[in-house]
Amino acid sequence: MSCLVTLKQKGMRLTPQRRLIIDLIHERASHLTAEEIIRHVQEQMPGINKSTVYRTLDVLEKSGCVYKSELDDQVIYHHADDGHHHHLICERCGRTLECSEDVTAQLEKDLEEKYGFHAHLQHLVFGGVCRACREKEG
Amino acid sequence: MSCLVTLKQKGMRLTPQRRLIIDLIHERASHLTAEEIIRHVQEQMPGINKSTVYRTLDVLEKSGCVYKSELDDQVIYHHADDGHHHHLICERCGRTLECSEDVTAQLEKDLEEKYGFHAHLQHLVFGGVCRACREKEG
DNA sequence: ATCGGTGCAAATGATTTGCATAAGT
DNA sequence: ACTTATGCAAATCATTTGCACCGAT
Repeated sequence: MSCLVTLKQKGMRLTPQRRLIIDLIHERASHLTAEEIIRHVQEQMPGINKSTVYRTLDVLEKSGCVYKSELDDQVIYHHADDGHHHHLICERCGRTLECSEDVTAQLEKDLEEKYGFHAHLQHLVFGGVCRACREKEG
Repeated sequence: MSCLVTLKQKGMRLTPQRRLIIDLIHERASHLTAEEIIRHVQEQMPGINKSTVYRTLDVLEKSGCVYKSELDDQVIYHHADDGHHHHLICERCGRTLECSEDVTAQLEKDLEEKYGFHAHLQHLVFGGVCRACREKEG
């Protein structure tokens, strides 16, 4: 929850709306879409406006408190507290797995050595099929 | 250019509009955005409509002739002729490097072994900074 | 008291869709 | 001829913006 500090340091204000959005993102282990955030947040605070949510997500992303990623045409948000990691989204059941950033260490090194490319590999999102679904459906 | 065959096999028609779009995508080593495709194609054939371009790209993607990927909020298209590979997009100069799919072999294996996740790692797009830009600007 | 934040409503902009017509097979 | 593709215009839909007011510091 270091974002509260981060925001203050930058002279930004901690409004009830922002608290709510920050809390929601933190209590979710997995990611959320903007739409989901808007819906959940409006349940808690009926008057809250979409624009406020979008603006807050933007602020949080820009201050590094939240990651914004995308897979296919989905844009998703996730808190950035526990350092870098990646997401695995199952294309069959839609469930999400978090995975350690270690898995891309070799890739990062290879891109550097073979292509001279310094890749930014934080919070990637990979599509695929999870174990459970493969066991079920082959 | 196997897409011509692929289309016919599926009973789809080979119109001048489609030829033009297919040609354009093939003559580009790097990727193109929908907007770029629309612009270039309209230079060659002034009457051609956006919808036609979007519909064609969709058809080509669904028949596996073209890859659609995204980085940040950009959606990009690339022909699929020479098998799988990935893209490296430099966040400073905007240039694109293609890279072999080998670089993700280990990642694929790790995701499988450590997480039981069968990832689909075709034509990924990674952001970062290319060698030239790093030499220039540190 | 300031200056950043919010709500509202309207604007944007890329992509999609319905439909009548055109054209590939 | 038959059926898919195209052009056009309108619809969608998520996200953004301008502005007057509100409220955290």
